[in-house]
Amino acid sequence: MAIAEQTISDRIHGVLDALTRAERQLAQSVLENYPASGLGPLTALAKDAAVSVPTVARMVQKLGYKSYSEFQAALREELRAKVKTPIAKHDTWAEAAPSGHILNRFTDAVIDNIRLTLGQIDPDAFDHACDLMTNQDHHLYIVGGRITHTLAEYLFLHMQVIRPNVTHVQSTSNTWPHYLLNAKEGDVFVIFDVRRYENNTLKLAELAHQRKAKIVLMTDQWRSPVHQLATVCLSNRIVVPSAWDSATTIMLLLETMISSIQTFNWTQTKARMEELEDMFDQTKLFRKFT
Amino acid sequence: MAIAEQTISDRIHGVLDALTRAERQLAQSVLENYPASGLGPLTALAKDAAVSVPTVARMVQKLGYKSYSEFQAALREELRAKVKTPIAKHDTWAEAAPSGHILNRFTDAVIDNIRLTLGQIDPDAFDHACDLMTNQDHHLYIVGGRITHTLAEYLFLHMQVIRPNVTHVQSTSNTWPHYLLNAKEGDVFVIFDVRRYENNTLKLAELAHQRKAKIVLMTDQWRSPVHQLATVCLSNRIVVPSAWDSATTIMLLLETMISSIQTFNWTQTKARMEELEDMFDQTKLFRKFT
DNA sequence: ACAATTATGAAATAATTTTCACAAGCTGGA
DNA sequence: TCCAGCTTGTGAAAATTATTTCATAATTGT
Repeated sequence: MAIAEQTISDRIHGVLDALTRAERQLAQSVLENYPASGLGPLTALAKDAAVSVPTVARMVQKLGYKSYSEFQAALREELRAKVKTPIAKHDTWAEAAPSGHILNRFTDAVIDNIRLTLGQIDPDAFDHACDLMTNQDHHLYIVGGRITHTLAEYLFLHMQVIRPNVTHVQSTSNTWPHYLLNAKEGDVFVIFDVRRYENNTLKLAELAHQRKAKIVLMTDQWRSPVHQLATVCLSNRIVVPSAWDSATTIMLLLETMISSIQTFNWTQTKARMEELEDMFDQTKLFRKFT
Repeated sequence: MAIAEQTISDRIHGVLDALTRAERQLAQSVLENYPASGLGPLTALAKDAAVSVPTVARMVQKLGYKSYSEFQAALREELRAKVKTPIAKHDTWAEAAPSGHILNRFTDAVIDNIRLTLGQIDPDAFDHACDLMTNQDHHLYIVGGRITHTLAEYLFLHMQVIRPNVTHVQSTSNTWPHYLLNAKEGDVFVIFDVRRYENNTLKLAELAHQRKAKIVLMTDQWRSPVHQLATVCLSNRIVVPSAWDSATTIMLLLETMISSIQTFNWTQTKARMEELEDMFDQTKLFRKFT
């Protein structure tokens, strides 16, 4: 390709910083499903991006086209050229990077993990887990390990908004036995345990189990020993081209759970969220005067 | 999907025999450079195929579309679907669950986020970010917000193994100004800031910038105001069917970075990992006797 | 070969889309 | 707090584009 030869997508990225808010919003929308959206009428594009019609015309001119139709013509030309190229394969994620780049290799692996994890998940088990976590009659404890405590906290932060009676147990800390003192029959423990499985976590699970608490386990494909005590066990693929395992799939499942629970519990969640917003606003106000 | 699902190209081939001379001539022209030609104005298409304008209108109706614009809309829709990579077109991820189940809906959205994020990432920017984070001549500070501090900590836990001189700055804490006292020119700040962007984080970024530190920013598609100060800005798609935004894509990018950095730094990382293992073993040993 | 039927394109009409001028709104600096 | 300058959207005018009408040409069957 010639030096000056650049796709319209490139051109948009190039001017992105020079664009105004509405224009940038529009540019994002164009890139969102590129190039299809740009090939429709200007009016539709404007509506799609929630900006006004002239904004589109102006941005198009900033991109260096005399008119919208000229812009469209360029898009069509680009499409025509792309289709003509025999092997214009679209099998990389970061098209700007070679397929051997870690961006593409890693993403490939993660997508594979997601596909395999979701492919073998039992929706009933998933729903059951969400159910247990929604039920506010019992306390909810969230437990993570050395690495997974970050996931545990992520879940905790959201569950805390959705409902009361949630505790994040730091399994590495020496204080966790105290939490168990309060654990009652029917209480729910969400436990994260991936390889290398942690002894602390297992012990905690055993104690929780003794106290007739229910356990939701997030683990890997080889399943932590905790799974024998668990009411629900969700296993994830975690292998990637790295020295460590991937938490991305677990994060996906986690967020899906949060979304599901939040939907069931929407009235309450909404109220609690608004209350939280208020409190943040008040904090900000307070800051102003300090 | 439905049985009737067929490309417009297929549809044209299907009716090809039922078409008249001029219409067939037109059809060939449409297929000649499909789909670009069909996305232009009717007049141009007619001229291109050397047929009259009404011929186009009539053929389009024979294909089953009420109007030319409807035909174009269908073409665009087809293009849109085609652009998604084959893997992203997956209809149901959790095959055991109906396609409307949150497991499938949410995963669809996340895969889309990944596709769009990776599709527009600049590999050079990514590599540059990894570079900055690898360089041990300067201190590495990692900063998160109210929710993103969990991601920050995830990164921190890994970077800590890879190299020395890493600090996790809790931007919510009152102690962060102290860290800045030590920040020197050339030090690197990895900052997480997604909507709603946090004032604290911006202030910290400004101070860091004043001290001539370099900033690697992980943000969303709308980009935190910090991006004006950032040396490298990586933006992620985060919208999902939930009351909250998704961190899964950010997590993916994060893990990819970790993998990349770890590879460059392998000898050191390996040594440090082994040392760490030893220390864990000793801790375990120690526990045995207590 | 002729009438009946169907296909085609020029031109007029109708619809849509694009562009333009202007005013309201917002932002950042004094 | 106000003003200057830039951004954004509204509505009208202009341009383009699509549809319909109708006359003519081509085709087919008898």
